[in-house]
Amino acid sequence: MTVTLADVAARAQVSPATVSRVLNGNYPVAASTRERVLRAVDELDYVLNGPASALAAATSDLVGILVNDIADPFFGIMASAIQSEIGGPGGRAGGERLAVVCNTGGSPDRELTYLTLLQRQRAAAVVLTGGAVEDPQHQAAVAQKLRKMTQAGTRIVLCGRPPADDTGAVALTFDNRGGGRALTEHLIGLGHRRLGYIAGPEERTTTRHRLEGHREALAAAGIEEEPGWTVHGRYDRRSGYEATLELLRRDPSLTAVVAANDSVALGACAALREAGRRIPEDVSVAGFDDLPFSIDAVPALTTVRLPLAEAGARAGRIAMGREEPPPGGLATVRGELMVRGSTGVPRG
Amino acid sequence: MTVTLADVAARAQVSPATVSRVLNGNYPVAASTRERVLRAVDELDYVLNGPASALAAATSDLVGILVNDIADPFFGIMASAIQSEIGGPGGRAGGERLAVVCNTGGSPDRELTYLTLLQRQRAAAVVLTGGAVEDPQHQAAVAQKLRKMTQAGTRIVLCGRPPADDTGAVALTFDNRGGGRALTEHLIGLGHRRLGYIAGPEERTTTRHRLEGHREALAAAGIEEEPGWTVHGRYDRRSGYEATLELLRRDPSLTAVVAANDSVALGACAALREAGRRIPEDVSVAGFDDLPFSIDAVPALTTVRLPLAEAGARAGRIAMGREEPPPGGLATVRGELMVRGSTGVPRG
DNA sequence: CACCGTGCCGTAAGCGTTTTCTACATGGAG
DNA sequence: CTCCATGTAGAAAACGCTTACGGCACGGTG
Repeated sequence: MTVTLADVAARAQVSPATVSRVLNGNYPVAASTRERVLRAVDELDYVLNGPASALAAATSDLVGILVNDIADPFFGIMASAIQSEIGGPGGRAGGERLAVVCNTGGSPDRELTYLTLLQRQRAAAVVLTGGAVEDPQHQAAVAQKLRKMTQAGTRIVLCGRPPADDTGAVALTFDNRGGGRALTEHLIGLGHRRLGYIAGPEERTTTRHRLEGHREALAAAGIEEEPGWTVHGRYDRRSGYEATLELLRRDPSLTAVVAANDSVALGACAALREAGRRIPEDVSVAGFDDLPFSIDAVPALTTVRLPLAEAGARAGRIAMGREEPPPGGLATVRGELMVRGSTGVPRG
Repeated sequence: MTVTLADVAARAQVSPATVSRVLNGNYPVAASTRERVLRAVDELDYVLNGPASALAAATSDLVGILVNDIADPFFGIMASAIQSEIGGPGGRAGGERLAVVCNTGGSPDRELTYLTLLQRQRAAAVVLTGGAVEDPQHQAAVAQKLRKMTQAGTRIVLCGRPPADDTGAVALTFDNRGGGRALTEHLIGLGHRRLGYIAGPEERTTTRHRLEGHREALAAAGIEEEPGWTVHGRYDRRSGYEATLELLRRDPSLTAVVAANDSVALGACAALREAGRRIPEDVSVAGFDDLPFSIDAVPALTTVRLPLAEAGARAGRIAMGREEPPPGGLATVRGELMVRGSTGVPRG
């Protein structure tokens, strides 16, 4: 039916072993023989049977990248960077590695399922991106799975995710707390005293860290947060829009709104504008991440730039064993405050 | 070393065959036996060896999704919809299917490589999204590969891509031409006579079709396009920014700029604003795709909404054999003109 | 009571590679 | 001229699963 290695061998008048060797290029083969084999491969246009190969070699060319939301450029940018480091030549069987991204949709169950699937496929490595869910039970399940996988020789790296202790996974985490703090300090420095905060989903580490940074800044400035100044939502613009309406209802005197990320900030801008508030004259708005579109907002968004592509590339290289993991298996990646037009001095 | 099916069988006091059967659930097994097996699986926490399974069964649980640019929400939204239809239970071995997205970066070579990799893995299906590259040689190579894969039983569906005749692939194409035409007709209807056009990369089908639609509208209105009114670029905002500057240099009297997509349109807006042109009073701007952020532009972008998620979901279902392919293996999906604030009546 | 269909389950033959071990030349050193 | 290192290639044993085939109980039918 389909052409196999044996067919190629027959045609090239060599043994299957030899064909395998030229394909894998990990064993000396005479140039003339190699050429004969290659020609046969071509003529029959043979394609290696991946599963068979993986079975025999006890490892595959698969590398997984887990993301929370593939439609969100935040993850897209990271995934793209990771993939470009991971893909390309260097796989087994003279081939490329198959770098694939899996969309968990932020669901812990799907995350675990994908991990199992990747484990089942004997993936060579997997990179997990984005914040983790804080449910202890789920975290334990993930940690256990990660431990199993690293023990089985799968390299695991966390990109933009808190470390998972004792699992053998190396982590590149974003300094969300520091970024959140810098943003709010900036606003306080401008003179704001009444700041609304639109947080992400309650159960995510990213959400908590950014919020904690915000509150640290408030505390440091001696500002007491009033109840109702913080609203939880999702990481999309729609959520930002709705949360802002709620914030306005709760306290119309807010002079600044800090958003969980740039998309949320955009939704906030839309809501504020509809409510007749000018930005930044009446209300300042700040985002997080500095995604490409945030510079096109009018006014351009003040935000914290996260080096998504750089971190992703580094994570990819570490996953491929092409770069040393950071000492202790943990590195913190800082963001950079980008001050733009959406924040300004409050009136009065 | 790692626990195998045989270990589970031993522990459950049954034969390997029985274990396989309860795992695959495709053969009657007594309830009591099944439970015993399941318990053993749990106690040993056994994970199936995917490659071995795929080898024996001559097919895998893998489903591939090819995208041109994973960092672009256009693809992210489609991929997300496809993946949510494809993933989930229904795979072999009582498990989920592994739906993975592969980022070609728009490179024909990488596209082919990924196809080969997926073929090698004996993928159950693959969905290709986004426009194709027009190079005849590359198209032939892709067509040949697709043909091979469909013959081998892999279901192939093209989503937002022109059909590939004679390959057995089913296609859901977007009516880019119609959308482009509608957009320009709208502008002409408003009174515009001097329209700049920022096209995508020259070699992509999507680019050509949108441009042809634009020109059809011009021709139908008896407007003769002047040389220099069309600039080619990439599908990102940076490119839109630069192309607009070029357009302005070539012909400052343009009253409208039609962009290849929304990101490009955003870049165009930025350039126009910097050049001191108001939108839409001085220059109207139109985009394409209606990505989420385009409604947040100020003014909101007039554009053509493509039902990305719907088309993706349908493609996913077809790939899974859960929905009948359209008659003739080809369906055209139309866009919808969304008139918003970025287009208006020209001055004078 | 004999017989056969039915429901479960075990046996064993693959599936297509990789890789260890062995074997055969060949050529240079002693 | 002998011997051994070296370079190259073949034989065959895994790798862990699926599944066709056969067999054994069991219970219902003739």
